Amino acid sequence: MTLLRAESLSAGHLEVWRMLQRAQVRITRHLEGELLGAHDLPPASYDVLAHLAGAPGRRLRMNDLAERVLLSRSGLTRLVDRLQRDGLVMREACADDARGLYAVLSDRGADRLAEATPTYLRGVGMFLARLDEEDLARVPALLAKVGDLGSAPEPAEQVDPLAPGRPVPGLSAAP
Amino acid sequence: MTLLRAESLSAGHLEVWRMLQRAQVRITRHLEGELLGAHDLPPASYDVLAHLAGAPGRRLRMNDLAERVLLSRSGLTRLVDRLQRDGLVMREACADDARGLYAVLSDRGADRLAEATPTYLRGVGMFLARLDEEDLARVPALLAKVGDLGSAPEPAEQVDPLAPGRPVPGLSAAP
DNA sequence: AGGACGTTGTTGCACGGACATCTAACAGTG
DNA sequence: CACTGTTAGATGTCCGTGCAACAACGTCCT
Repeated sequence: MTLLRAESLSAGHLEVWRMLQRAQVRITRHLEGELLGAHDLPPASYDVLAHLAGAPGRRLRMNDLAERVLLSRSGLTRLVDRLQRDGLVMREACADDARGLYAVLSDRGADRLAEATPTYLRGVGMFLARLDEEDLARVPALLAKVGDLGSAPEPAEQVDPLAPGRPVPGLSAAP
Repeated sequence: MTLLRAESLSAGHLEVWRMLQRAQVRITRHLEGELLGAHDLPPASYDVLAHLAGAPGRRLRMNDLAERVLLSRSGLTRLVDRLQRDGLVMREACADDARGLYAVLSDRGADRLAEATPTYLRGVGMFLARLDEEDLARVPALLAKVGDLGSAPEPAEQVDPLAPGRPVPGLSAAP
């Protein structure tokens, strides 16, 4: 019995997954340090401000915003609470839907965003600058394959879970 | 004045960063649901068990382990507390270093890992199966560029932070 | 020996996020 | 119109994580 049974899930896939985690965590950590240190602004807050700034009328429905910044609705509620407390955003009622709320970027919020953006870009660039033009052409297509659909193409054939004494799938062994 | 001043940090880089975040979050969320639902095992715990299983003697120093599973030492301390409470790992003193501790995979831990591994692989595969052989050959090199070194190749030239009324760098605009 | 300094692992603390639950407001039905 | 179901946000509560501080040990130097 082979360790890997089909092409559907090779060691390569797991390798990619591990690297993806590492990359994301490292960039996030670095970015958090920089943003927090230089502007007292957590990355999640930056994301909110940035998305608002990019939205028409500098406003977004809470629900929309939550989806875009990859946060639960409750999580966004608290986050916007903080941002509102600091005067970076405000909440405004929605005309056509009485239960709807807009999170609106304030002028102070826009200023803070403008201040922090160079730091943000520098932080991201520190890692991603190594990608050349050619890479930039390829990667989005790849990541789109990975991140866009959670639906199963096929049930993905199994792998022999643990051969005794053998390294576990999903890991580079330490021999 | 152009929006992007140098090639060092283009909109493409930010696009990649966004997609990287999305991919990682989506996979993680899905995986967490599956692992938790089917085996009552958080992803972080799975990671620890898997790394231990792949290590010689099924054991790893706490510090080593923390680095590998991308956790702070304190975070790992608590996590191993839980795993030990559930009998999945045990702590053993280190012979040659009196302050060292090994986290050791127990038999129960190995069993749980074996049970959960198919779920884990299926969960990852559900997203990554879309990558073909050719992709698998390319991606690791790309992610290595991104995730391996946090040191700056160069200070990464700046970007014009915010043109008024324009979408913020780092975002796909909503026109 | 004996200190200065770094390392290893644990703890107090606070923060941030998710889940479940709640209320208010829509939308559709009889 | 009441009746049912769904959606938008806000809260109570719990849990996991990181940071700073700490104790114990190791290392190196003089």
